[in-house]
Amino acid sequence: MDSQPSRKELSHERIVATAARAIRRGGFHGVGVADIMKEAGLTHGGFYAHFSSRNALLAEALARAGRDSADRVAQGTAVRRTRGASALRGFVEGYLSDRHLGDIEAGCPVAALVSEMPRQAPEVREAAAQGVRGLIAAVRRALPQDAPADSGPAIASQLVGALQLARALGDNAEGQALLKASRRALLAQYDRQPSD
Amino acid sequence: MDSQPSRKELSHERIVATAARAIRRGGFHGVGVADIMKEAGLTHGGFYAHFSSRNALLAEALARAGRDSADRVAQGTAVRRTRGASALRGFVEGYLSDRHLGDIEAGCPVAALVSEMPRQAPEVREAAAQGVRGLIAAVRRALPQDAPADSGPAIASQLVGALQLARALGDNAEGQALLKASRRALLAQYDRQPSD
DNA sequence: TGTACATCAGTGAACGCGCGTTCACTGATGTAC
DNA sequence: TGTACATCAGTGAACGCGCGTTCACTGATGTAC
Repeated sequence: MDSQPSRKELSHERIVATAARAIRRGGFHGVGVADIMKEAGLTHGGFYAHFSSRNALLAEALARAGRDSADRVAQGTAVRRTRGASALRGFVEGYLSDRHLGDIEAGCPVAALVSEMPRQAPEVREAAAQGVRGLIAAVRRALPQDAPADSGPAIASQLVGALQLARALGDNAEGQALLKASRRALLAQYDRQPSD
Repeated sequence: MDSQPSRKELSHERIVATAARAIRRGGFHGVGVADIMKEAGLTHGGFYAHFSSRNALLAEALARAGRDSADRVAQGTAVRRTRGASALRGFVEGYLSDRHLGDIEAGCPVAALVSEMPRQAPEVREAAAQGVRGLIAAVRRALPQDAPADSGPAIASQLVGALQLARALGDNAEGQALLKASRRALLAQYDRQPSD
C-alpha cells in the first residue's frame, strides 16, 4: 500500500492542501493556478502533470477541504463533550463560534463557498453536492435518535446561513451578535440542557 | 422632482437593472462590464460616464437587487395572506418555494451572493451588509409581536441557508426535498397553524 | 561498487484570450438669438 | 420659425495586465549491467 509516497505524490498532496485553503480564502474565482503552485513551492508550468484542468483541482481541493473541516469539527465537538455538553450542543457551539467566524480559510467549505457552487463546472458541482450531503450527515449524527427527520437539513441550513450572514456583516460585534442569537435560538429549540 | 428622467438617467437605470440580475445569475466575478453594457443595449466605452468603477456599479446593483427582491417577497406574502396564511407562513412558503429555488436571477440577492460578500471591496461589502440587515428586518416584520428577539436572525439564517444548500444540491428532487424539510421544520416551530 | 542510460518531476518562456479602464471622436439634443 | 453653436451621451479602438494552458527543455532520480 501507499506506505512510501513518491515525490510526485507528495507534491500533489501539497498542491491540493494549498488549494483547499486558497479557495476558502479567495473563492473559486479568487485564486489562480500560478498563485497556488507558487504557494506550494512550485512553478506553474508543472501544474498539468498533476491535474487535467483547473476545475479538476478545484473539485479535488473541495473534497479535501470537506474532509479536513469535518475532522476539525468532530475534534472540537469531542472536546466540548468532555466538558459535559451534548453532542448537538458541542457541534453547534463549535460551528457557530467566533473562531469559526474569523477563520474562513480553515473552516467549513460549504459556508465559505455555497453561493458560488451552482455556478461551477459539473465536476466541481458534484464535489460541492457531496460536501453538502456530508455536512447534513454530520449534523444528523450529532442529533438525538428521536429527533424528527426534517431537522437534519433544517439545522444544517441554519448553521451555514448564520455563519455566512455573520461574515457578511463582518468579523466584529455585529457579526458576533448574529452568531450568538442563532446559537441561542437553535439550542433553545433542539437541546435538552439549555444554559449559556 | 424627477418627473422627467433624462436620457442619461434612463440609461443608468437600465444598466443598474441589468447588472442587478446579472450578478445574481453569474456572481460578482461572473459578469464583465462589457457584458452588462451589451445586455443593456450599449457599448462598453460609455460605462465610466455612469459609474466611477466596476465596484461602484456592483454596489448599486446589489442595493437595487435587494429592493426588487424585497418587493417581490412582500407581494408573494400578501397573496398568501389573502388565502389565509399567517404573515410568517406566507413569507416562509414564498422564500422557500420551488419557484425561488429555480429563479436565482430574480430572487434574493443575499441567497445568491452571501458567500462571496466577505471577499468584495469595501463599498460592495457595505451594500451587502445593508442587504443582510434588510432581510433580517423583513423577517422580523413577518413575525408575531411576542416572538423572541433572537428568532429574527435565526430564521433569516435558516431561510438563506436552506435555499443555498438546495441550490447546491441542484434544482431537482434532491434540492426540493431539502427545501421542503426546511419549510416544515421552520413552520412547525414558529407557526401557530401547522398544516401542509 | 561504479558507470551509462532511461525515466521522471519540475522549469520557465510563450500562446491566445478576456478583462477593466481610457480616450479621441461622432452624432444627437438642446439652447441662444 | 429658423439658423449657429455648445453641450452631452454614447461609440469603438486601444492600453496594460493577468489568466489558463502548452511545450521544449533541464536536472535529478532510479535502474541495468
